[in-house]
Order: sequence, then C-alpha cells, then structure tokens
Amino acid sequence: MSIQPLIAHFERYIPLKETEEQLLEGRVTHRQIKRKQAILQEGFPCRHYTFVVEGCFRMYAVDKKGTEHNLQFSAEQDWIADIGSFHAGRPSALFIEAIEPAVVLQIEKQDLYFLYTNIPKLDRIFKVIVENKYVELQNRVLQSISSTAQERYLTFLDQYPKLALRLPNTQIASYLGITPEFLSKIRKDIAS
Amino acid sequence: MSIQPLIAHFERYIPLKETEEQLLEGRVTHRQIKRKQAILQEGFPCRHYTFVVEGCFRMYAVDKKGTEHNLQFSAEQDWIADIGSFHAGRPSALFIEAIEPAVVLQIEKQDLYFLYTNIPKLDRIFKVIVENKYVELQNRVLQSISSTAQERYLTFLDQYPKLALRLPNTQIASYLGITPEFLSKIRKDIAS
DNA sequence: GTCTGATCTTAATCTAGTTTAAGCCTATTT
DNA sequence: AAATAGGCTTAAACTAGATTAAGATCAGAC
Repeated sequence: MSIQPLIAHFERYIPLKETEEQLLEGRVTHRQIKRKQAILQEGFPCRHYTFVVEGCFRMYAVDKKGTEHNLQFSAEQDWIADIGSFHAGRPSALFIEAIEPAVVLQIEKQDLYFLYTNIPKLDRIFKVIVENKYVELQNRVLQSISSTAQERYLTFLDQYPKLALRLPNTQIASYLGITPEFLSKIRKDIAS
Repeated sequence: MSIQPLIAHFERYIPLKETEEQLLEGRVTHRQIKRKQAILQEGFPCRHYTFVVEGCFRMYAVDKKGTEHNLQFSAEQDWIADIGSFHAGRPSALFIEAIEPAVVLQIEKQDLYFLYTNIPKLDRIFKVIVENKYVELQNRVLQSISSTAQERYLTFLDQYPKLALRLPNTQIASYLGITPEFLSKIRKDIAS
C-alpha cells in the first residue's frame, strides 16, 4: 500500500522532491484499524503521529465518574495525536479510537525527528498544519464561552456536515459538552 | 531599546548565530502600549505577531449583545496574534487590548516571512511554540466540556497564579465563560 | 429469527449558572 | 470635599441544561 495520500497532503503546502518522497517512504507505516480499536490509551505515551487515509477517529478523555468527553474527531486527510504526550514521552490522559474501520499512515517519534532534520521544509509544513488546527480550536473555545448548546450544535452541523451524518448523536453530544438527552431536545426544537 | 528578550526567548528552543540575530534586529519593531490601548480591532486584519516583553494583554470577541468574551491572556514572554487573520490577511473578528501598560516587540507579516526564509530554524521554533499553545488550548477545551465553573476557576488559579492576582475578576469570569456575579459566588463558596 | 446491546426520544424533576437589581468600596476626577 | 466610575458582592427570580427513568427502535451476533 502506498503513502501517496500523505505525499499529496504535504504537497498541498509545498512540493516535495523525489529524494524527499523516498525518505518519507521508509519512515511511514501503513496500518488497518478496526472499528472501536484504540490506537492510544490513557496511561501510555502517544507513540505516533497518525494521518487518517480512510475512516474516522475520536479523541476523548474519561473523567472520574467514567464519563467520556470527545475532544476531537479526525477523518480523511486529517492528523490525530496527543501532541504533548508524543513530544514529552509522558503518559497520555487521552484515548484515540476508531469510530469506523480505518486506514492510517503513522510516523514514530524518532522517524518524525529524522524527517524534520532531513526534509527541512517539513518543519514549515507542520508549522502551518498546527497553526490551522490552532485557529480551529480557538474558534471552538470562543463558542464554548459565548454560545448556547443549540448555537454550538448548529455551528457543528454547518462546519462538519459530512461528519454529522457519519457520527452517532451520542458522540456529537459528548463533543459539544452536553448530554445525549439534551441534544435530542435541541434537535426536536430545531425541527419544529 | 533592544530585542534581547526576544532573542532569549528563541534561544530557549535553539541557539541563534550572530548573523541571525542581526537579521532579526532589522525586522522587529519595539513599541510601548498604554493601558486599554488596542493593538487589534475587529474588522481589521491582524498585521503583527506581537511578543510581550512587559505588561499584559487580553484577546476578546464581542457578541451580538455587546458582551465581551476573553479568549486569551498574554503576559511576559508570550505571543499574541490572531493567527488566522494574520496569514490570510482577512479582517479579524477579535480585539487585542492592553490590560496594563505594556512593552512589546512586533513583527509584520512580510518581515516574518522574510525571517522564516532566511533563518530556517525559525520554522522549527515557531512550530514548537504553536504546538505548545495548541496543547494548552486543547486542555482548555477539555475543561470546558467536562468541568464545572468552580473546577475551571480552581484550575485557572493553579495554572496562572500570578495572572490571577493581576487581573480584575470580571476579566477572569469572561475568560471562564461565566458571569462576574457567579464567579463572586464561587469565590465565596471556596473561601468557606 | 431472536437476543443483546447500543442508540434515540420523551418527560418529570432537579441544579448550575444567568438575570436583574441593589448596595458597597476604592480610585480617580473635578 | 464631592462626584463619578469601575469593580465586587449579595440575593431573589429565572432558565439552560443535567439527571433519572422509561419506552421505542435498530443492528449485529449467535
């Protein structure tokens, strides 16, 4: 299986040379993930940057009461990793789990660092990728401190219309920070 | 006035060469900001990456009702900018304003891009800086979907003890996404 | 085919947090 | 010294959203 989707992803930012693509080839691992399979579990360090080729993942935390809270969804052409845990090598407080059967490309820490050193433009590419994800997250924080649950749900539908169709509502409720029951009520209110 | 604080900041990540420091020198602007002075206003593109040497800023949005919502505080040794607006050149939806008299170092877009090209390690440095800020924000999102206002306040005190002493409680309430009245109640409950 | 478990909904009750309004304190302006 | 304004608190009435519980629906496993 090829790493072509990843190369295409990088080249949306900066074109790569043939030699650079070959360096990548040797450092990227292809993997199939089953539905509900975890690729990161609380208590373990996050060992990979994971690029989603196909399928959909969620990143979540579990609180003292055992309730799960979805921090992030990642589908095709998106990255998912606990960045803090990955770089520090510290145990993660998060889980990452496939919501659908998935195909991913993964890079381990030592390999990523090798690639940063040998393909300097990757520093810039990832800088831009993280900047974009930062802006997304900032908008989410703004929503969370300024909007009602209904507004947040409508924004979610607007921003991720495809995801909204693929995900069970319980997962969406967890992402929005509300109970499934209240999301159900919101949906009823919107429909009428 | 010197750009030494900025150089020291960068060198916490990677040492710079003499020539690189000189390149920086020519592209960084030193500026004094008065209390309550805005360095970014809604409707205008964000023109600078701003590095805080002294003082404290808040970034906020204003909703339809006219209520302000604090997204971020930035004090000494921290950056503040609307990254999305800065890179896209689009009008910002945010304000950035000094809470205390401040001293800053600013870099304009064309200068930052010049520096990225001529000091390649800056790509890596800013990649790491944004990664760290991303992790911070992610923790905040997690808190906002999983914790009560009291827990969020206690975490804030724990994480930014100095900031908590410098800021009026109204600003902290706005950051936590609650009313000043409710923060007052929380403080009373904690004290007893 | 049916059993099991996950998903969705509705409704009653409860609680965290808002709104409104008032009063107090301190700092700054006149 | 008085006047104004921003920040902090208290309390009563209100509302967004949680909790509990029950029933309906649907999908995959056996």
